[in-house]
Amino acid sequence: MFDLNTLNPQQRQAVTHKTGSLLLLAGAGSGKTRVITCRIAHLRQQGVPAEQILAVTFTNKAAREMAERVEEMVGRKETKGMVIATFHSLCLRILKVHIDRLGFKKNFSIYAAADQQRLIRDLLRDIGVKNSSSDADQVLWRISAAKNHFIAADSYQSSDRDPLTTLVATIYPRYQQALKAYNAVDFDDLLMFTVQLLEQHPDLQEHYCQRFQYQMVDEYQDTNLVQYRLLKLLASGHGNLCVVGDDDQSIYAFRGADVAHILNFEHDFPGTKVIKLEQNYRSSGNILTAANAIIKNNQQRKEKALWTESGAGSKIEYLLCEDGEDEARQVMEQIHAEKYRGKLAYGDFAILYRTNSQSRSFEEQLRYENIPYVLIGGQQFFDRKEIKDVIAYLKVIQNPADEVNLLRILNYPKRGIGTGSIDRIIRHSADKKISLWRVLQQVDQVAEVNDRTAIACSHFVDLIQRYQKRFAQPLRLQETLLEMLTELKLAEEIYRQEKDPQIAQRRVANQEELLNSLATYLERTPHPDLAGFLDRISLFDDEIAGKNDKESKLALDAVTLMSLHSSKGLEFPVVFLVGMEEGFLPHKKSIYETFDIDEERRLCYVGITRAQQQLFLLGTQQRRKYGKLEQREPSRFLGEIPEKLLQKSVGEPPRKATLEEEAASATSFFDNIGQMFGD
DNA sequence: GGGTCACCAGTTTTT
DNA sequence: CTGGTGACCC
Repeated sequence: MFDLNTLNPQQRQAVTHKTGSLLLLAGAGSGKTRVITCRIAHLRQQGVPAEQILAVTFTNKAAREMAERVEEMVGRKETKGMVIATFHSLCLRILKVHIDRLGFKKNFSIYAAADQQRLIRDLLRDIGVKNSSSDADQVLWRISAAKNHFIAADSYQSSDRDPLTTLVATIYPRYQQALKAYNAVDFDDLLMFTVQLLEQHPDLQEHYCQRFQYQMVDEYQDTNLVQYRLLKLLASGHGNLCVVGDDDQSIYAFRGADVAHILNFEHDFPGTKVIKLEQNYRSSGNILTAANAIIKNNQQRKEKALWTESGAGSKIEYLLCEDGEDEARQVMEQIHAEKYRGKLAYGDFAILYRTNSQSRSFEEQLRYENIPYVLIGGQQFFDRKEIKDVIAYLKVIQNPADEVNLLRILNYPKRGIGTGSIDRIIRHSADKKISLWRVLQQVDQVAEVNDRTAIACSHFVDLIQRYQKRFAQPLRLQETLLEMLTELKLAEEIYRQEKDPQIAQRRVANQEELLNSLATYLERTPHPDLAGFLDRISLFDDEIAGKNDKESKLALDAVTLMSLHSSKGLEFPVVFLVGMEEGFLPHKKSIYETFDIDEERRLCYVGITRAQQQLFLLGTQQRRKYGKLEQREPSRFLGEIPEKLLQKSVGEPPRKATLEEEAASATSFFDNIGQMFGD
């Protein structure tokens, strides 16, 4: 239950909007999630059946939170049949039912970055490209960009000017063919294929339009062309589409997101009602004034200004540090001081940076000071080799056509199928146009493979088939996984390979963690099966991923470290926005290559608006980069903040510098500040 | 099959 | 300076 009277007038208007298109321009911290969840609850109370409601988000976390909050409001029973999902999981649901219409089998696999990379690398090697590792990433990147722009493999144009484009034009079609042969799709395919499916099959489009009479989309400013087309397809007819977003927080252009979608929404959906949420419930006045001052320098935007009923609060502190190490030390000092002064916990602090590599100096310092911290991003649980190995087994058991993973495990752990034999098997498979799995099943017919290897292969086939049967029993999933790990002797293999016993132990523990993930999955899934578990893993459901398991999250009081991108949607009492320097924010590439300073400004805006009570901006005068000392300039965005909001201070002068150098650097600093603020 | 060495590249990345 | 990779050699 909820009370409409606890909402402000704009929020109330949005919540009670029933039919037709609605554009909700929701500034940072304006209670956007609350409005969406209340609107869903309200629709239910108005008698809209749960199964007619669809809410789409970008992250699992957002979807989960939304679902939880709706459940709290209307009760679990009332949400049955409602779909609150990410774009990717929505598309996966649709494809699970209809993908046969696109020529795939229903047990298809989802290829994540590692699988894609391996496949691309193999394809590059096939056409004789040497240094395939770095090229693979670039090719993959371009294929992803093409898919986000809805460019299919056969219509990708090669170019005389750019060799990479030519390479992509060659690889992209082969890549799609391989995926199809392996009965696999990648992330971008999930979306692109769903759009194709609905476009080519009007009966399906009709079906889903009817099914989802009331649709809501969060973070609409981040939609790419494919997502946009999907939404248009789903909303056609009734047009009951409510999109929520903030053009000022559009920070995923590099992933194909296009702010134009939110800017043109009123035009795309005539008769759209527009509501702006500008009252901010998160940050103190000075922080909002600074954020507004910065963002108004962007030209292409919907005019809006955040305001708050709370007071001005503390000034924003700008700390100019000597170097990277000094920057980290200053943050520690402030954490100690603020923690004491404000009775805060470690969990109330966040350190935000532009690039993940910036986290290191802070991690070192936090460890040195024994301050607990969590690093968001970076190496993911499922990226670890020992985890990928187990998942490769599960994927092959689910879909033996998946050759990337089949090759990964064929001789791991070692079972006497050497690289030479594998080459011969692959060649045979290619020559005779028989799938690898089939070749392995009838390996005795391959003359080039000796008897001992043939026996090893048939043992392998037998192993996979045995586990296919065992994993088909949903009630025994956990036991079966444990049995498999034991039978494969993966732990022994790890201890044998890894010299450091402590590291080996941790890697084995990671594999055991996968069992916990499976347990979590079993607990919260009505009809669990192996395919479902793999899907959840593939879609990065971090609840299943185990690293966010509830106990550790609640028990751990820790400073958060993350990139500005990952910080969107979150809030912290105290925020340190570090690396406020030209080259980091705005990033060098945006200055010299993409020329999109506005996007960097939005990124800066996102960072600033994460802070509730206190905001620290930090930058350095010099920084070690790739081993070389570099002079740094303060970020241009600092100059866009009204000076009266800022409290500036300079860190320690260089310890080894002479007095003259000290004097010189101090003078130049004040000169710089003077110029920046036009004194 | 495993270990060492030289070479290269280094923005963000919700899924 | 780092981490990751491929080539090469035993």
